[in-house]
Amino acid sequence: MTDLTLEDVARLAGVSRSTVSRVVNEQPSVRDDVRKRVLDVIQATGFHPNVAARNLASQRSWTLGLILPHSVSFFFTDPFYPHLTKGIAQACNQYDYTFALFLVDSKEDEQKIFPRVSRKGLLDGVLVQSGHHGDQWIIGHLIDAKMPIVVIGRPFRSDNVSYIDIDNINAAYNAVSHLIRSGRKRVGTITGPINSTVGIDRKAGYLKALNERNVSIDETLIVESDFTEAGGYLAMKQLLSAKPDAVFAASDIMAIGAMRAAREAGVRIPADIAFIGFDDLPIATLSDIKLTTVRQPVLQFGSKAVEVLIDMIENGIDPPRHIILETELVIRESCGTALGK
Amino acid sequence: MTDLTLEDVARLAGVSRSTVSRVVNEQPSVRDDVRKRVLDVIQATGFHPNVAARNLASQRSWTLGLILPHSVSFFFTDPFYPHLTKGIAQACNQYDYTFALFLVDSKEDEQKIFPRVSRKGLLDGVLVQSGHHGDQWIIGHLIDAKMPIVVIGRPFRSDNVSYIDIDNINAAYNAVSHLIRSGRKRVGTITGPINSTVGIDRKAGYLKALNERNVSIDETLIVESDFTEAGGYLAMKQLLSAKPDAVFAASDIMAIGAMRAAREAGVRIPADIAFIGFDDLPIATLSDIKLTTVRQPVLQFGSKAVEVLIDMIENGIDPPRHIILETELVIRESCGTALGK
DNA sequence: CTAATTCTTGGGAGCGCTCCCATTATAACA
DNA sequence: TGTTATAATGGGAGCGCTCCCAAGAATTAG
Repeated sequence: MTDLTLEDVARLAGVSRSTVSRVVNEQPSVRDDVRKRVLDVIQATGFHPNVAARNLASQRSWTLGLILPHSVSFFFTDPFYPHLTKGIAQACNQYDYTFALFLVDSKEDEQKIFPRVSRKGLLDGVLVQSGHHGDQWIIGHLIDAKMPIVVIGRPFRSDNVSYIDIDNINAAYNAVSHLIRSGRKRVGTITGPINSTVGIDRKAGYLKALNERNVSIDETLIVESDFTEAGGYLAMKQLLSAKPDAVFAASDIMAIGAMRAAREAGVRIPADIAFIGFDDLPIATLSDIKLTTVRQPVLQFGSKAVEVLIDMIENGIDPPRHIILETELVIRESCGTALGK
Repeated sequence: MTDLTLEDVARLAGVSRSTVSRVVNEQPSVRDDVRKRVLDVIQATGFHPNVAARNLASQRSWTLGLILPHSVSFFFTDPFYPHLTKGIAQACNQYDYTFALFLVDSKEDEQKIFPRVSRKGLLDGVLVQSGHHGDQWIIGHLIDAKMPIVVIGRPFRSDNVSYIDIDNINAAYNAVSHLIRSGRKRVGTITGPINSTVGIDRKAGYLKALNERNVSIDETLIVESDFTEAGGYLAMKQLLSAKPDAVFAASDIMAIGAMRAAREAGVRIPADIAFIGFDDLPIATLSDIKLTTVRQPVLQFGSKAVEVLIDMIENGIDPPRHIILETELVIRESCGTALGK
């Protein structure tokens, strides 16, 4: 029960250190009876190989890092991040990797994170949740350092880096098209920050849908916000004066805030204004009026990202992998076209 | 820029490996000019000591683990967990420890987690967010293995384990007392699961407040729930038939759900029914009616827990430390006694 | 100016694994 | 039954640090 080494186990089982190592690492070339003898000793003694020693000798840490740059504030207000984190943690457990989480608190800490995560022997690879201009710095450094890296979301410069994302433009396009098809004439949008790829792309999808149906663009129907509930609320207050009859919000949580503002203004949902959100997190179904929204596979994001990253670690980082997951428009009450209602 | 070792840096600086090690580890006994020479080489080469080698030689991993047992479902629906996680991550950054997250998904995984986290050389200490009967197993094993451990929340057997918690009984007592003092006659409660210390203690505080003011206990005014929004909603539907004029919910998110049920039933808040929640997470201020709630210092939970854990790692695990943080009743609109309203 | 003390520095001996190569046991084949 | 191919095993040489002890340099005291 105390601190045994491979060598101790070897002695107890009457074999060599190497053989025990083979058994522990499930290598085939060990005779069955010998394997059993070793396994019995391991079982009886409760031996666990020392991780630090294995890491040093194998030059691998079996640890994956997730970096959440400056977006910490979002970590709270938007349930997207816990979901993402869970997906990653599950996948790491499954593949027997340790999962290390790095939250970058402030702009200043942004500089400290690179030395931290790039220390040799600490991480085999990193996941970066990104999509903001400011994240380029750390991503660039990581790439230069030849660290296997998978970006979750679309990075600003995407040519030489692997990433996993959804087609935000088309997803938004489909949502807004649905609103127009169902007869809405003045469709507004609450966008994410325009320094983020998500903010840009979802807005682009909105514009594309309008253009394609020859609806003229009214700038007063477009309000930029920040992915928070409070932000959605404020954006909606502003939007109300433009008299929209539908609003596409770039996240569920902003849609929730926007609907709160609409309710306060005495507007009927969906009769007077229809709403569509984005994410399909549990919160979408918890308001009085269930939210129509674009479902993105958040858990899959995490697990897929881990799989890609492990592949890069084991098979080399080139060529960069680009993976696009599917989205789906989930129609509920808030857009006024729910079935059977 | 390539993989340098201490020895390489030593050669470049014209000193010995040991001296470089001293400089890197900020030990005092190095002459200033020598230190500067070494620092310059480190600067110029971008040298980082290899973590795996340091871990093996020092028998320390400088890594802290957070175990979230089976409570994964809560991780999502209750924003408490992301907040807690953030507090811990921040503190780990500050003290230059790596933060590893272990989410236990299912009951079956509960058995796998102990071998994982107790591997030698992986973690210097662990934090366990606990308060459920089922968690005793892993906590007991960790203690037996002499792993430094700090429980966040009150464990069921608390004599020989360090923990950090709030005084749930008194916090609930104060909240319910406030409702009674302000004239409410039929105060109900939505409790957490009664297999959790949090569920038990907050209910005990509710009962204590009633007893102390000679209010007789009406079992129909007490409904057990599960810390989810949906759970709070259902509990409130049940509670409504008991005609309460106030409800103390054991979490903000359950209070939100309960208020939703009340609104649907056409009840005025706070005129007909007052509500008090527990946590004071951002969500408390985002509903139409701002929630009166018991504030607990979630971020501090994390940072304090990390500090205690590091103290145990460096100074020994005995004696067990027990830390109780302060709470505060934050009065807003939902209890009908907000000032200046 | 020498002896005693303190400050710096260097190098050996691990830490507990993995990986490679040499050796021996076993199986396959003629 | 001998020969060759193949499977199974053992042990040496690291991986890149830390820690300890001894030796040398610098400082202080007598």
